[in-house]
Amino acid sequence: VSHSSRPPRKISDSTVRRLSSYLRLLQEVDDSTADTISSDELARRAGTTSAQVRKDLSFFGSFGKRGLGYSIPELLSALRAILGLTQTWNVAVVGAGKIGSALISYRDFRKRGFDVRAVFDSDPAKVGRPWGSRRVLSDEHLEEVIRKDGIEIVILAVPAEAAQGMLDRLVGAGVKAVLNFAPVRLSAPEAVALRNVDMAMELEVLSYALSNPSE
Amino acid sequence: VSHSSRPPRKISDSTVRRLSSYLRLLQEVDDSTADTISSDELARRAGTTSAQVRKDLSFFGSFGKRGLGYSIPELLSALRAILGLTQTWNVAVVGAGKIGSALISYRDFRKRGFDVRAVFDSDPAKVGRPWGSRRVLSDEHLEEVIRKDGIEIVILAVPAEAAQGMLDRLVGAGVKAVLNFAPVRLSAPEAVALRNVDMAMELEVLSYALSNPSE
DNA sequence: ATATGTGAACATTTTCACAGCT
DNA sequence: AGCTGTGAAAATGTTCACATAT
Repeated sequence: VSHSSRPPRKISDSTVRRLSSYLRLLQEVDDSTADTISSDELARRAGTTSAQVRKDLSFFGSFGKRGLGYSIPELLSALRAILGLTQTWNVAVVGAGKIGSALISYRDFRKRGFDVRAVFDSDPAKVGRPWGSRRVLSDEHLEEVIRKDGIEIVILAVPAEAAQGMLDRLVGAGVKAVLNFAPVRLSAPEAVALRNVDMAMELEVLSYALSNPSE
Repeated sequence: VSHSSRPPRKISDSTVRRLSSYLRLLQEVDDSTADTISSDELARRAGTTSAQVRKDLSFFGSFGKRGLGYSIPELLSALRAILGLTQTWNVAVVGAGKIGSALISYRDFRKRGFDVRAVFDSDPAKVGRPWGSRRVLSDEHLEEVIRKDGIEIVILAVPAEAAQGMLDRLVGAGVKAVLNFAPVRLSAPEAVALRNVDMAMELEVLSYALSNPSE
């Protein structure tokens, strides 16, 4: 009995991240081996505890069968529904520098339901450059293309100085979700989902760990 | 009166990340404007609260002056000491694909005390390729170069299937800190600091947010 | 007057432990 | 017997509020 993806309270970030990792793990499971998986097994693979797995899922419904575990296909589709992955999302990359260019062709994105449909840059030297069967667009056309192509998520990979200005334009154009790679704190309206990937910060956390062993 | 960087208890990940963000913000502050900064001002810029700033710092010592705030140069050097950034760390990038290549020349790394000294790949087509004044090395020489160059931190940017095998080699060669970009859960001994950057997961968190507005 | 440092209160997240299905 | 779903307990993280110092 599974009441698929009921509207929940307020779900923590860490829960959502774990749900994403459960989904990835299940997609990798050799489904010829078993049709079903226990919270214990899933926890082992995800590096967490079985109670955590069950609690995370319980916020959204009852997807398992007592005494048996979770049907892998059912859990897969439940997780996809929860995470909003029953649709393909239209993505644009803004900034065709080193990192932006690397992300454009990141195969994992498409594989997991994110379709990069446009790439923008403000540098005339980069505008017109081919990628796949398309070309890098001038950011003059940002608002227009975002509307025309129905861009829902933007990967922001511009220099730190340009990031806030560009974010403001994106918000103005109606973008509701941004993944920012620039090492600055950005501000956006409440209604806009904004996440940051800060690689220098990650290295600094490693530096801290190296400097303070065994803690 | 500042008892610089006393050895602390167990510091949470979020505290370390905030300390890193305080450091970055202070480095950007125009120090001609003011010599001193309050927890309130720092919090405003970091997107947190003044109590949080003071608590984070208090785990390591007393760096401020009551009634005045924190001396910017003193707080800068305290944060650098806490985060282990008084030294330059020797970094290697393993995997010279799109993402690895983008990271090699990420200017922020060097600016913040991380020196990329070697790049490895297992693909003969990539080995020998120039980057800066150096060349991509074959991973045959991994262990040897790691020891010779004193590599302390590795940025792992190989395909998911190769990541665990490569991590095992890195650990064998004595590497104690790894930043993993492959979308797999890796396992390493306790003593090894391992962090993951999973861009598809970040997009899935955005997908969740888009699908569940205003929560 | 102003702003830190911190114990205590509060909030959130994780773990425990067990009743309830299959 | 086996494994889920979930309240209750424990642990962890954040905010309050104020004594303390300049």
